[in-house]
Amino acid sequence: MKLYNTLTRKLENFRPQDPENVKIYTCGPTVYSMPHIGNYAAYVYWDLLLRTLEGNGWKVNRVLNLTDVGHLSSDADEGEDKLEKGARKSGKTVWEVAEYYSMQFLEGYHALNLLEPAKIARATDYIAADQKVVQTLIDKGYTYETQDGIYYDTTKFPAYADFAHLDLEQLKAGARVALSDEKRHISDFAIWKFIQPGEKHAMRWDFLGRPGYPGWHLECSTIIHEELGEPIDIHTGGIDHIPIHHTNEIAQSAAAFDRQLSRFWLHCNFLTVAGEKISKSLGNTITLQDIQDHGFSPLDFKLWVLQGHYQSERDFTWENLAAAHARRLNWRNRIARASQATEQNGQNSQNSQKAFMDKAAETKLFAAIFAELNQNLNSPAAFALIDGADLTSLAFWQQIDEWFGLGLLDDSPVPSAEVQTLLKQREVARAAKDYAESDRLRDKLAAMGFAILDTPEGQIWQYLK
RNA sequence: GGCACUGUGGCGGAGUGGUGACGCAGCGGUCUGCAAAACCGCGUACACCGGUUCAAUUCCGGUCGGUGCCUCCA
Repeated sequence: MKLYNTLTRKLENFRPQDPENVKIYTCGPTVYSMPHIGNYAAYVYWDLLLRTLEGNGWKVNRVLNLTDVGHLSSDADEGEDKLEKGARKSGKTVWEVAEYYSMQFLEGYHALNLLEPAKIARATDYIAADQKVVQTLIDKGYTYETQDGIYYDTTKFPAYADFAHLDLEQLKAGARVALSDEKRHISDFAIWKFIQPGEKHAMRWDFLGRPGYPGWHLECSTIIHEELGEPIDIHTGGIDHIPIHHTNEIAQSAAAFDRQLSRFWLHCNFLTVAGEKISKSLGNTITLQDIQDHGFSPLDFKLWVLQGHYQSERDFTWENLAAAHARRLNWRNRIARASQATEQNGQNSQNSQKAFMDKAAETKLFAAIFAELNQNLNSPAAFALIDGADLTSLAFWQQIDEWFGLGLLDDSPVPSAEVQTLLKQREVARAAKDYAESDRLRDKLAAMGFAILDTPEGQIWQYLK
């Protein structure tokens, strides 16, 4: 299996350290607002990663974190912690806000048919462990204290700039945030924040004799240490995390535990909506609910995501989603044909017109599709192979569902008894050349979501949506 | 200012140093009571300028454009 490793900026052959298990950590969302499609795109890509790893026969041990501690406490967003802000707006406590959006996030997660992580780790469950890491870093001399927190001194970690290819001098020149009097270097970051007198911050823990809360980057290092142990095999995240968050994670873990944090780093690119960055201020955040309100399935969105490559920028438009929907409908109708052919073959095995693709060819096709996934998760190329196939068996689609989690079989139910009866009646009417009746029944079935097609081999049905 | 990503036909989107992946949309045909589906056929796409090469969309250099990050963010 080949994966693009941000660490080396190369396509590398992947193998887990333990020949049977893969340790993965995925940076999860900050649960302070409704998750949007940009957030979910990342988890769709990582879902494909997990399914491909499993397809290779490895057992995947994956931890996903939920950042349920708000962190921003300066400038930009009105100087308010995002969770605190959400709480103030909704009249709920920060804990309730975190819980509510965690649930929202997980609900969407299920709607997208994404594999459950082995462990979902909430940042607030790791405060004591965070404090231990902070103490270790203090003891090892990697930190300095200011009046607002404990800072990591990035000059103590010489490899700091390596991961993201940072140019610290240039960074300083164009930085948007002024260096505070107490922060010594532009790249230094807080690993623990003190709550200032008068500052409202409901989430607080006593440490070093004062109330405070962990710095944002810390939780990932801590959770990985507690749940998986360094080095893990793969660390995933969004491309935006490379220069700051992941760089800081690496620095913390290396300093605290003297071990490499992760062997592989995978980063997915961003989504734009109609050419623009997704942001609240532009008012272009689209949620899974919006997608359903437009008459699409979350799984249409999933297919749309997988039509592109995780390292490419993607632009979401409703027109593009409609194209993905059409493709998914076509696949479901191929399943409909396969199940009807299976049924007919059962009744009349001589019916050669219903011939499926031969078994050997199908096996070969499986291998070719999976080979694309093993080539740095090239799902678009895999999809092209699926499109090009002839009449494939139901077992084929089962395998496709396993690899992509598109719920194709689940969304392709056999028609109800009522529909079956109408189908039969329509077939009889048409055979008797009673076109008025057969057209009436065809319209009726259309209203119920089924299309009737008269093929040279007889009447068949398809899904209309 | 720095770093990263990126520029393929109407819309998307793979890939490759030398026969125009694939999806959606469109056009024509076969079939058909009608319709639809299916099948067959149809588009002279690789930002621009140089270079390397027998041959470049594919490699190298430059130009121009787009996007993201550098404050939390997938």
